[in-house]
Amino acid sequence: MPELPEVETIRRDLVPLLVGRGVTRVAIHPGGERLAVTHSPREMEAELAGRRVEEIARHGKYLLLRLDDGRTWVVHLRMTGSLMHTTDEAPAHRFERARIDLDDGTSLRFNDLRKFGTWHLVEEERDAMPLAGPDALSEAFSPRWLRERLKGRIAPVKTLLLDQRVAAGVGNIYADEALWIAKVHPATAAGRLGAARVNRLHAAVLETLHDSLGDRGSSFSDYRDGLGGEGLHHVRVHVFRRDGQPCARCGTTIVKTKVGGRGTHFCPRCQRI
DNA sequence: ACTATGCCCTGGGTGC
DNA sequence: TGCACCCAGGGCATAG
Repeated sequence: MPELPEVETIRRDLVPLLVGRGVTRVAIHPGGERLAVTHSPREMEAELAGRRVEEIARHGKYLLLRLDDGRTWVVHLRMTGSLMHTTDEAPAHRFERARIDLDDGTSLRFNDLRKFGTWHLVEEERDAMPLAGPDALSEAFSPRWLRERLKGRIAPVKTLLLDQRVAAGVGNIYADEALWIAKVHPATAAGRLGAARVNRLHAAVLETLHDSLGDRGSSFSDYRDGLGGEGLHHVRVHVFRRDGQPCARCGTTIVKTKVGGRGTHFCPRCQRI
């Protein structure tokens, strides 16, 4: 499940391999029909062929490939998608849904077990991610912004951390990690948190995202970087999928519950409502 | 305006 | 060994 650190790692991997390169051919395979949101599969293939990638940016979990015709190819990997650079001849992965051939004889493969991934080809990037709030690593995601978004809300604080309008790029792994770092119970009604605790939570979000980025992300299951490699951060997490194991701070057994319908891991001693 | 639920999709794990 | 069932969850649509 690629979240901000994973998508940013892919972006950094792909920049030197893709920027300035031309797309010679795109093939969306049978079974990948739902991938192209803004166009039919055949239209998407035709529109992308012949374009040149000028820049690769990111907003939250969206990859933004800016093209030479002024449009942006917006890629979202959802839970199981990956985008990896390889040679032209490399055999297709079991779950390859599309391939993009480049003008230097290399190719990009879009693999996606569960077929939730999306491609938009748009003039205006906002149209592909209309609900996205500030990127969690941008200045716009400030302590004040977070305080304003949580103020008066009775929803669990974790639910709001996962809301991309609040902090684009935070997903289930880093929401749990940030809450542990800040010593906040995930089910706390968001509006009941005082300014000091929200500020602490804001700092914890940045800390966990930067930590993971330094490890090239977490590979709990399907995540692979832009070259097909795994991240390293999953062995360094504090709570995510560590239920039954001791808390690194106090030794209490980490528990797993559901908050807002999502699997949630926390330390019942360090994180109290 | 906010909150809760369901949908999409398929492999892996569990229990009988 | 085989089979039915549940779980994983990002983003969006819909209902309350």
